[in-house]
Amino acid sequence: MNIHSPSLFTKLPVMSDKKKRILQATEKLLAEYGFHGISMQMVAKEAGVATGTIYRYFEDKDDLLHQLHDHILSYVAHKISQNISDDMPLQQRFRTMWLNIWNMATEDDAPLINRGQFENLPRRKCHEQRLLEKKMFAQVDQLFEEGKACGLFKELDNEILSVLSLETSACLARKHINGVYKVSDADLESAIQASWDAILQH
Amino acid sequence: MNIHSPSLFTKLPVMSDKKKRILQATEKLLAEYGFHGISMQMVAKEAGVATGTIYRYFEDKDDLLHQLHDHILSYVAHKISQNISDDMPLQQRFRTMWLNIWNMATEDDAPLINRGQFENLPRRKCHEQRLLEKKMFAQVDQLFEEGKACGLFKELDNEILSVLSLETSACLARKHINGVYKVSDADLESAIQASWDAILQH
Amino acid sequence: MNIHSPSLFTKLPVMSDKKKRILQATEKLLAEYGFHGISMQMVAKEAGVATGTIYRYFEDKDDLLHQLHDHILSYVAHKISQNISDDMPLQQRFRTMWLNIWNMATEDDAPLINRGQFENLPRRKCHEQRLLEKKMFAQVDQLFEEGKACGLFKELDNEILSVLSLETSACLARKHINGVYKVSDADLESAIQASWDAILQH
Amino acid sequence: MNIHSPSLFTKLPVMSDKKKRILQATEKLLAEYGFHGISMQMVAKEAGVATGTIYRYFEDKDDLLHQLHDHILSYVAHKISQNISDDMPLQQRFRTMWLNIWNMATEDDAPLINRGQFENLPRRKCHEQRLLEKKMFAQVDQLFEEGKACGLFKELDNEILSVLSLETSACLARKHINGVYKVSDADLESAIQASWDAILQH
DNA sequence: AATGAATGAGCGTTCATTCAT
DNA sequence: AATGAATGAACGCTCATTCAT
Repeated sequence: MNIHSPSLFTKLPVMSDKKKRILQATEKLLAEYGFHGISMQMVAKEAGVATGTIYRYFEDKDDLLHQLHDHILSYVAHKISQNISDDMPLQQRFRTMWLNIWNMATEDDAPLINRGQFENLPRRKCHEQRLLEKKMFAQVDQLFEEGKACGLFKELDNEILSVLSLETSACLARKHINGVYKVSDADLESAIQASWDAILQH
Repeated sequence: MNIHSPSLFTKLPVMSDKKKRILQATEKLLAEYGFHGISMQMVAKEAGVATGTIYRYFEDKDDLLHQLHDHILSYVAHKISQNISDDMPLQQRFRTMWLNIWNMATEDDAPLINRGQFENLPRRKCHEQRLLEKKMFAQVDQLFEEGKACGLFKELDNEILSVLSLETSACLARKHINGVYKVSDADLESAIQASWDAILQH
Repeated sequence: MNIHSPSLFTKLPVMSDKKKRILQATEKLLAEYGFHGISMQMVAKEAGVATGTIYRYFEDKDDLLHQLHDHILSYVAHKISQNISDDMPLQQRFRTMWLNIWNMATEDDAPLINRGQFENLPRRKCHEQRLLEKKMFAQVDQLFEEGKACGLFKELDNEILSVLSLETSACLARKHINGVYKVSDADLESAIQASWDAILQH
Repeated sequence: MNIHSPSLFTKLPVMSDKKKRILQATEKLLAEYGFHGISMQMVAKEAGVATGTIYRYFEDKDDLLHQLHDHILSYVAHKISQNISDDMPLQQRFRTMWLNIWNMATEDDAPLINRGQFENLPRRKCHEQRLLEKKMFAQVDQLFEEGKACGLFKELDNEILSVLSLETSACLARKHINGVYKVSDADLESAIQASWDAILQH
């Protein structure tokens, strides 16, 4: 199998230009002003459309935020799977994913996730949503399945393995960004190793 | 040293009845409707006081949320340190703390923490705040320090050790409560062991 | 030079219908309830628009009152200069202005000035504002300058001459309207003569 | 007859200490923060009494302001009549009154009048109020009556004479204080003379 | 399809007034 | 008589949503 391609984004070209601009504007404003600080008027202005136009593409504000959540989620899934191929050794794949998460949360081009605003976005609770997420993070699932199959990983559900190892990356990045605690490069390596230790069969 | 006593709450009896009711109402509503869904009028109604009364005890909405944050934080610190004494073996202390977090997040009397709304409460960024938090989680720090001193734990900052091991408990509990993934008793034991593995010197 | 034309009002036709209605409503309510008795809701209701609509045309309540002040000021300047031409004898010009003020304050279509609420409207203190006022009352200034030039009037600053002679008209009108004292036609003639005496070189 | 004595204030000693403190506090705050900026709570705090206490002495806020109006009015009447005795020549009496008004409005000890806040105080419109005012300004009336009796002044009602001559002092002082126009000492003398000219039989 | 003026319910907050103590 | 905590209506203002164009 090859390096993961952004197939999740194939729906994007179908998306009208205006709709994309609205979503991007929302993301930018959310990162800049936080959840409280944005209004539909602001989004419209930033996107360069009329207020009413937003309602052609989104049912209401909640829907806009829902769709932004999905939009970002697919971006995240894409980013996590970057530079991963099936023939890489398990630990290297793990390390790459861990750093993908760290970099994404730490870099400037994903300002929303940095600020912890993403978690606050209203999520649809429905079943399809869960299935979608499952599909998006197929690469992660595959990693865990393979690790368990060869007796390397603990025999736990992927959800739990994910919390034990990868969630740590996001959690640490959040603290790093918030300024709560500055993580050095050496810290980073140790944290990756420790996350690996957590899921390893000892 | 003895079992941790709820000394952090000695200020609570001094707190006026009304103020406590307002804080509790806010917590409940926050859990129910989330950060963006509550208004001062709702809080007042839920607390059974007049709108203006809130402003007798809190400067403004931000102050109310700040104080709620502090209030919950001290509750959390208290809960985490429950049933911990210095002469318990390290692993037992760790296990107890891990479960303290799990139970707290899982039980009904701490509805806010369950929903992950707590993290998003506005925090005061000042230095004193950080010191206070440090003091509150003294038991956690002591555990990590002792573990490192006897060569049992990895030589990492307590903040990182905390993310690697205890944060896992909260994260898992959140998913459990949200219905994202149901954690069985066996899962729980495995997760505790895995969290322990994460910080252990291998 | 010809009779003063209402050139100051050329901007009015440009003004949106809603904005004009809001200003008129504000003026009416100000006259009826005074400065402290009006709310934005009342203005909206009186103007027949929604509350939010006011904020489309005015930044905030202060801005509304400022603009009303300017609006009325230009109306006053216009009214004062009515039926004045440069070739009229000085005393006739004075008499006309004096009566212009009296009539304006006494008639029904300028309810605000009647009640002395106008003076208390918040004013912008900036320099441009002062220049604007100067320009608006050019006719008044010209009268005083000519009077001084030909040795008829006392050698005093126009501001003082204005207080001594024309302010009297406004002051008397205010008392007349307030019912404090009813001014007869004979009184009026005497008052005009006395105002004239005040600035005359004796 | 002797120098005017503060007979109008004989009711003051009867006034309770608390009531006086409340009135003084109100005056001070009115001068400092203007009409908009004071609340009953502020008045109570400034006066050093409980909020509820105000309502023992004043029916409501309107009543407090009414009574303050009366209080200040009697102060003004007292000030105007200062240093006036019946045997002084008319013009000297006039000049003294004119300057009494000017000084009062210009000095620091009557901060309220300076700011034009006094005029805005709600006034009772009733007949008794008018009689009271009449009585308070007896000295002014007497001046005008004597002037008319000896053929010196124009045969006009005292109200009109007052507007023509003394009101000028207040009006000028207002502009002086507001910074609209700075009045020099020479201006002052000229203005007094002009005010005198206004009411004089020519 | 797109606009943006208009809407009005609802926000956070204030404050004149009351009343149990 | 005096207190001050409590009240809740009303404030200035915002903003998600609608609809005539």
